[in-house]
Amino acid sequence: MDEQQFLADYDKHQYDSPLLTIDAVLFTYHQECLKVLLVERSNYPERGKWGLPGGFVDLQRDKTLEDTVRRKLAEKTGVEPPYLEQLQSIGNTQRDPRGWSVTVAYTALMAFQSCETHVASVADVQWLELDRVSRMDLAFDHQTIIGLARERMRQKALYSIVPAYALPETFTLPELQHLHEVLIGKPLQKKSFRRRIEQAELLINTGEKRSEGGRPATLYRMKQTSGAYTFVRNLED
Amino acid sequence: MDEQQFLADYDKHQYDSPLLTIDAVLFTYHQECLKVLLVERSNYPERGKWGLPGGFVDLQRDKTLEDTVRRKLAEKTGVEPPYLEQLQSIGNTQRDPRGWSVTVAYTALMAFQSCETHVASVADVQWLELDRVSRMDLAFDHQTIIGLARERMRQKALYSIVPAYALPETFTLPELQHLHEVLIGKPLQKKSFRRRIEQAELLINTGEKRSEGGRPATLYRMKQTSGAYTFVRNLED
DNA sequence: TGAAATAGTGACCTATAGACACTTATTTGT
DNA sequence: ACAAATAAGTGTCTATAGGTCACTATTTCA
Repeated sequence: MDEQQFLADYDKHQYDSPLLTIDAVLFTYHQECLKVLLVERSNYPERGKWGLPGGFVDLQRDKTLEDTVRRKLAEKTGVEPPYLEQLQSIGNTQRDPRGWSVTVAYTALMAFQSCETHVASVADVQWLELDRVSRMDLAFDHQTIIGLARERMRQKALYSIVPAYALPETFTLPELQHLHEVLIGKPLQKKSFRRRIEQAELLINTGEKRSEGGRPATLYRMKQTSGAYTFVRNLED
Repeated sequence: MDEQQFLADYDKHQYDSPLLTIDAVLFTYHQECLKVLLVERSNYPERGKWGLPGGFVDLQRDKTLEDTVRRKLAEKTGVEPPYLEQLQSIGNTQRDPRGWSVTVAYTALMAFQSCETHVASVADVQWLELDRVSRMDLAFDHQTIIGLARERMRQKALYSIVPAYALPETFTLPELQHLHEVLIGKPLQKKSFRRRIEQAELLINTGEKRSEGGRPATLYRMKQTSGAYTFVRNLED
């Protein structure tokens, strides 16, 4: 095959490619419960249904897939999330009524407060409680994707402190523990939890305290050592 | 936006999508070393270089991304691999000279023997020793992808017996241990290794033995309990 | 037949996580 | 002002998993 032939085939191939999108499952923790950011679809297909923030790669503006996700999330929340991780790609003929379609799904975490006003100002974007979401009829296979993201975060809660990215900049250990308990779905031993956190050496004692009707809890901040957020095992996890 | 408008936009979007491919890092273990299946590219771009098996989704034949990978691997090896796992998607403007391009990469494992004759009969397909491969100039970012796949397998070797899929149907524990040692890059304690294997209860003693100039080793077979291949922690890992 | 080679086990030691009672520091109620 | 309630944080015992290494077992080969 010569170069000319290749170029002809290349155009053909590109035209026959599956539809490619990205989707993001953005979690946060607010008022003792896990929430996920959803968008009411204004376009066909699935118009009117709620779905994950996401969309097409902008070939001019985006240099990487992560750029696309960050751009899409910034459009909806006003800021870029402090934690972003690729989850999985899903591609088949069934997930989209238009036929063959591939999505690269991401999981992201951010503090509720850091986008509260922006989200409140936009009508079609909302934080929804995860338990309620699981009973909703979402667009495409977004329910499945949220399930995958949740399971991934459950694993993170067992062996890392990644979930802390869903909290505000400073937070207490009882707060973080409760978030982990919500993710894992069962109570944790206070002592064991704190031992793990301590050994990981990823939190900094801010010196400040916060009281809630009992002994005040110490406020911590994450040591931002680019990516060293897992305890024992890395892998993505 | 009405449905007609959408359809117009849809075509536009599809045309402007990044080029989408799949790639597979297929490992095996033969003669005490790790090997990876590579293909000599017969087409532009990167014609003449060696690269990972993979290619475009066939919108007619494939129903899922996994179908695409299985089809591509079967074309090169004659059989479908017993272990296949999605690794990661990589998409940016740099990885392909043609511009924006996305690949969904998979990791696969299979026994050397199960495709030995097929591979030997095809000129442009070859098992190459991993250490040699790392010094080769491969097509696109395939060197990076192989690195990611290798690291993933290293993690698997620490906490699972997934690497056993790179061995023939029956194998001995010393054999499996050596494979794990090659993946991890350092020797393992015989006793600890065997304890883990035993506790996992994923291997069946075939009753047969195989001798190699000493006490004969027991031959084992994998219990194929769809996906229950990890020890303690699941998730990918 | 005994030495070398390889497979497999016994037994002790250490590190880590679970369990849970205890101490500490604050708020609330009288 | 002081006791009770409430929530944070610690001390310590126990269970379990994994590291270490010497020992036993079964084969081949000279």
